[in-house]
Amino acid sequence: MLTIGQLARYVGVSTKTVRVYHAKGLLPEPERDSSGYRRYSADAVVELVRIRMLADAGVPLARIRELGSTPEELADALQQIDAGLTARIKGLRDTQRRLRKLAAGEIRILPANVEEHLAGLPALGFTDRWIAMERDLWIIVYATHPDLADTLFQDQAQSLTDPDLRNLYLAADHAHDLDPDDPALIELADRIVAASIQRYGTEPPGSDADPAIPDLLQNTLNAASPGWQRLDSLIRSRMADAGFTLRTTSDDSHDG
Amino acid sequence: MLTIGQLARYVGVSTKTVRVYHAKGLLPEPERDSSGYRRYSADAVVELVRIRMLADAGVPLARIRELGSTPEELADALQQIDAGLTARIKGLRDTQRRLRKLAAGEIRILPANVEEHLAGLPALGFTDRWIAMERDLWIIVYATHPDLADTLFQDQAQSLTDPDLRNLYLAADHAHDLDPDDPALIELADRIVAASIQRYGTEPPGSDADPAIPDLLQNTLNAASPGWQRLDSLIRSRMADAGFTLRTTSDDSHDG
DNA sequence: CTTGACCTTGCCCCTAGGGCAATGTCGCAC
DNA sequence: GTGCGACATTGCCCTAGGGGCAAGGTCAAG
Repeated sequence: MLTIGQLARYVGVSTKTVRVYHAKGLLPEPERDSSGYRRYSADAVVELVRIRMLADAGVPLARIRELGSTPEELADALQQIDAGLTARIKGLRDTQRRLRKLAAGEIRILPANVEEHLAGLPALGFTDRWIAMERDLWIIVYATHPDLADTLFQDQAQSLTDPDLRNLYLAADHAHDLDPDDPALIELADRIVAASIQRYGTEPPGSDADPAIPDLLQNTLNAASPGWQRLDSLIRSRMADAGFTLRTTSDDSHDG
Repeated sequence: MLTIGQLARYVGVSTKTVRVYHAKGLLPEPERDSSGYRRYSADAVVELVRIRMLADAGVPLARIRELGSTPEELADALQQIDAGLTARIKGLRDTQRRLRKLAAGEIRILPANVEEHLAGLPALGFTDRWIAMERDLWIIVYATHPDLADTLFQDQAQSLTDPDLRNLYLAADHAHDLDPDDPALIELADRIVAASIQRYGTEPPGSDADPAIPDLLQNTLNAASPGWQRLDSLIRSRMADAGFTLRTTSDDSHDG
């Protein structure tokens, strides 16, 4: 008869594995010899090979234990396991495909149409710096307001088809490099506020949802350059004068 | 800015997962707001997506942490991971193939030639009972003496090509159903011992290695029927008389 | 003011075993 | 009979990648 080591070596597992299977009730404890060693018959080999085959297929041991009753439900279970394997193979292939995209730098975090929109911005004259900021902005908008984000994005994308609005955005982009005291910032702020009122009235889309979005924009801009910080400040004061419903958060909880 | 829940939902993981990644140093701890909540920027989303992509590919978290230094060694690592994925897909497909064999009952525990030998026995007139016994026997021989087993098996397979020997084995098979007192058993034992001496002299192959194999045969036979038990007993006493080197184990350590 | 949905940390649980310790046993060599 | 190396026994702690719960703090709404 076989010792635990012989059994384990023949099937290609460790003795520990065999003991674990005993402890979990997968493999019945065999008789012990006079010194307390386990002694296995050939049946144990067959059973252990069966268990290993299923375990290699990723079947949890607890499920393997439940498995062995009637032949038809065993066949059923085997079919399920087979289907699970097929699914896992497909999943791994998908992962591999995505991983290759990651290696190629084509990582996709935003919806495809947003990525396309961002990809089209350089041709319109926007700086990489502005595009990066917009990208971060959309990531956070989609994360915080998945329901509103598409609407907001459609509006934004559509507004760039208007040459006047597009020029305003371009001007805001390049305001990054302006001195905070440059009077051009004042003029730009006036034009932006006027265009906003013309487009939205005093109730911009999403403003009733959460102050996080304008706040976020503010913080992103402020952190980037003194020029943008000044521009943002000017826009806010002018919008408040115009009766815009911008609930400003006054606490320090959104610093960063 | 994002709370941990928003970040987790957007990327499709649990908040616990994000905290684990902080604890393991995979994702830097973000700033806290005034109430101690973590506040994430868009960078964290990008980083978390990257981590999840690698983790989904089965890369251990500890390795993901080491990963991000220079671009060329990152590309190298990605290629290794890709190769690992390919290997795992292949492994799963192999598993699936073996599992289907298991479902079809074509499970392979013994070497292919032994299985073929066993598969040929019914056509020679052996009973299923005998074949099952021989199968168990070979499993244990291959497990306990992988070095000798092939030699022993070749000898056994070759001996069946001799019609006289084959008839002896067939007679032993059918002795299962004989009464222990049947005189045919005595005659059969005599013929078996004579044939053994003619084939091997008094030193059968493997007998110098371990008493386990004849013991095993003995126990298997004895457990099966009174007829076989009597036959075994007769053979042993005659072989001992003939000076056969059968070291009999007298202790009780191989019961079962 | 309460309620429910969040967030915080800390703790134990899981799988499928690996690895170690302390101890007992086997078979071989001296 | 003594020693040695290989093997066996049980029990305990460890791993990765979280899950789930407890006990508490926070936030916005009714």
